[in-house]
Amino acid sequence: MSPPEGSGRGRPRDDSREQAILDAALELLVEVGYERMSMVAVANRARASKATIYRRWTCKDAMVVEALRRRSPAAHVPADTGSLRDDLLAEVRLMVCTADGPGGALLMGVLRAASESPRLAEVIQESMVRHKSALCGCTLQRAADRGEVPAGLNPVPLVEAMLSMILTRQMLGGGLLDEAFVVHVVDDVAMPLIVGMARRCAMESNI
Amino acid sequence: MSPPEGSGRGRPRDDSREQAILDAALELLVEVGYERMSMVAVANRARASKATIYRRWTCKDAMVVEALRRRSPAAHVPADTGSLRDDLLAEVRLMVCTADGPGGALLMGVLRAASESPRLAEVIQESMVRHKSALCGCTLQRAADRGEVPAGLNPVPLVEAMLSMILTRQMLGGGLLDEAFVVHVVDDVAMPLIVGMARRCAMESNI
Amino acid sequence: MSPPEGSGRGRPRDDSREQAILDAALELLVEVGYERMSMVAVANRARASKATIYRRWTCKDAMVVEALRRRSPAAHVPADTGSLRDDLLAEVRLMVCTADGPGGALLMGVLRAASESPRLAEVIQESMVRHKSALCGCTLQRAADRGEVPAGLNPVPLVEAMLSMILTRQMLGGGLLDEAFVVHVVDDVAMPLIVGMARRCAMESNI
Amino acid sequence: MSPPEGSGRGRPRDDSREQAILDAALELLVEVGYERMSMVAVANRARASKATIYRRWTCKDAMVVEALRRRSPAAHVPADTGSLRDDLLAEVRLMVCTADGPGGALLMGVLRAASESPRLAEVIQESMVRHKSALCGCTLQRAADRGEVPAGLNPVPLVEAMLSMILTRQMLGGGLLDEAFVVHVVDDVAMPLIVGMARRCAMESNI
DNA sequence: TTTTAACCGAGACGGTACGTCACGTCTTGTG
DNA sequence: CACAAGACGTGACGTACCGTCTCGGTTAAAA
Repeated sequence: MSPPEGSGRGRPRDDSREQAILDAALELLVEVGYERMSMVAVANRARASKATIYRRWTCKDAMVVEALRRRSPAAHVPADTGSLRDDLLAEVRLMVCTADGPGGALLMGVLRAASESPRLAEVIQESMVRHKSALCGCTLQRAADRGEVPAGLNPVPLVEAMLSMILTRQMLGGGLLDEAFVVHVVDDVAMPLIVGMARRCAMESNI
Repeated sequence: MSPPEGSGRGRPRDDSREQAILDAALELLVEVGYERMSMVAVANRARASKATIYRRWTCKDAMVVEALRRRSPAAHVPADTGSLRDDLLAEVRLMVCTADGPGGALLMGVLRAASESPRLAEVIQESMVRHKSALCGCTLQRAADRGEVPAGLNPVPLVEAMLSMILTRQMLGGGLLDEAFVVHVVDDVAMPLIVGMARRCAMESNI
Repeated sequence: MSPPEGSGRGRPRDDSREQAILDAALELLVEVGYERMSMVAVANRARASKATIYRRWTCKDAMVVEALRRRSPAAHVPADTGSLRDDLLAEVRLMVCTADGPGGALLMGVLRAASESPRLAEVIQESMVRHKSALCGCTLQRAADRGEVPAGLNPVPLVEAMLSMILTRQMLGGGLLDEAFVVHVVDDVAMPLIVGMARRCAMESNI
Repeated sequence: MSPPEGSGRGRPRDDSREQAILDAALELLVEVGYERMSMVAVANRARASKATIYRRWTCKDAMVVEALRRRSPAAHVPADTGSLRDDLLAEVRLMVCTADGPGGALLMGVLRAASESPRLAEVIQESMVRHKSALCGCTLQRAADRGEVPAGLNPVPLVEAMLSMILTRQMLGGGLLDEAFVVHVVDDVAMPLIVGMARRCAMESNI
């Protein structure tokens, strides 16, 4: 769908339309959530037309997928406090901000639709887990350099665990996303998980 | 909404209608998901009328909330294998079945709507976390009786962590809900979490 | 329907309910018209219940029929001015008042339903044409006594013609129900009609 | 409502849809009457959607108004028998057929709603009185050419009187729409009315 | 330069679900 | 039994959104 045709004839697509539409979609996603965001509203805000949208994406889901994928996750640099625990605390605080702040509405609004739309789920999985894994991989690497943990630990399970805790807490609303929760995630889940992985790693390398 | 007025005058509501409607709603929720379940379909399946539904609940969400709240979670007895780890493995396997099996469609279909409907979120929180907490509390109690852990450990964080892992994995689809995952949840998250809580408990009691 | 049973067993019907219901129906008929008058509204205003209404009348139409039939048409005495034309002018002015005033809303609201409900049509026919015929018969009688017209003229065609003009003008809204129209009805329709009937009457008696 | 906006942008409305909808509406109006005609039924029969209907008309009434306005009244040529009375007899017979035949159901069904909907009343007034006036004006013109009546008589009061008689007789059902009634209308109402108008006309011209 | 084909905004279109309301019937408890 | 209250099934109403389609007009590459 995205690239229209092999032949280059005719008027080429205006890429600025694409960006305007996705921007409008993200805004509305944040403001009103996935369900209450209508395609007409997106078109109007982008000063575009529905046809221009549906020429690019087959359906609402696909458009939202693209909107989320495009959103550059503000590639921040992981904190470097000198201790693994403090680095993780910083990282979890950041995740909480992302999930709890204005962008959180977006996140939650989209998570709603994720379970029925595999593509949507996939893109969120990618844009969140993968991105965070890179960051945490960096953090773990530094900790390994300091000798806190063995080198080469897989950051994915760690990220998955932390993210799970935050997202579920947010979606089910069973508690606050406060500092106590951040500490709980790091001290009771993340750190023990790392320790466990480290031990297993050590055992394997001993063999 | 549910109890209309103070006095008991007029024809009383037929509780069987209520049950028929909620049953129909649950069935359709499982079959087609939250969005694709129409109120007319619910009414037809329950041999009821839309008016009868809307007399009880203000909107679709509210009806689904009630449907889920009513659903008795098949109060099963927690496994008793003689070891905490094995008990937890059994428990997690069961959670995975719930989330992955036919009822999982329901669960996921509803989780979609949960983030925008606080009541929905609340009822899920309650019907899942609270229920599982009771079971895990029982499991922990037995483990305490065997001397594996101190008595009086709070099961809620444990349940929340395990549930988070499973739900997120399911919703974001970033992996399979297989036996390896079950072991991962228990060995890398649940057990270390318990150990941590036990240690903290011991420290506090020492003071 | 109206008389419930031959046996006089059980609690007898409360005739005051009947009157209260019909009164409420008439009021609402005037206020909002036939369509927008709901049975619940009638019941509430009469401090009655729908069951009490439907125990007496099979449907909305039947109740309205009864309401209109009961309404005593304020049996007024026809004017006696000493001239047939002036008597008719007075009579038509009265009809116009009835059709144009507050009661006119009732009349029109009900005429709407009359065409599809034979009973409704019949009762209106009766309560209007018959009643007016009695009055006009009286007027014609006095004119005959004065020698203006032959005795024994049938008042029904006269009433039908005058009523037709007024009702149609009112319903179709193609003009005002003003004094000029009253004169038009009497001078251009009613009087010529009487003259014609008188002539035919004379010819027949000559034979 | 009909012309949506000033500029002609966007996909133009498909006039064939308009016609199909109005045709369907007329058919159903005849078949089941105004009340029992549902908008969904109209949409289905017209192979249209409710949105397409409501995009053009704000409500059921407005659509019916348009349907009736559009209905070309089968512009028939007034009879030319050589005598005014016979011409009028033919005309009244035709009116009776219109009101009594299958189209009469439509007429009556709509007249029901006319009294509460000013627009509906207006359009009927227009489509009936005006149309008939044109025909009767033609008839009167020929009669004037033959010297039966003065030239320039206003046909509207004549039509109004004849139409009133027929419609009221039909709606209130107080008698049959038979040949005797036709003769009654012409001989006892229409002809005397013309004579009266002619006399007045003559008096005025004498002055 | 002219042709040509795809682009674009606007919005009509068929379909489908929503939540409201009225009708006429049924089912309570109280006299 | 009558009565008040009101729940019940049925079905129409008017609204909103989705994804498709059809206009008139624009724009760049191909001929």
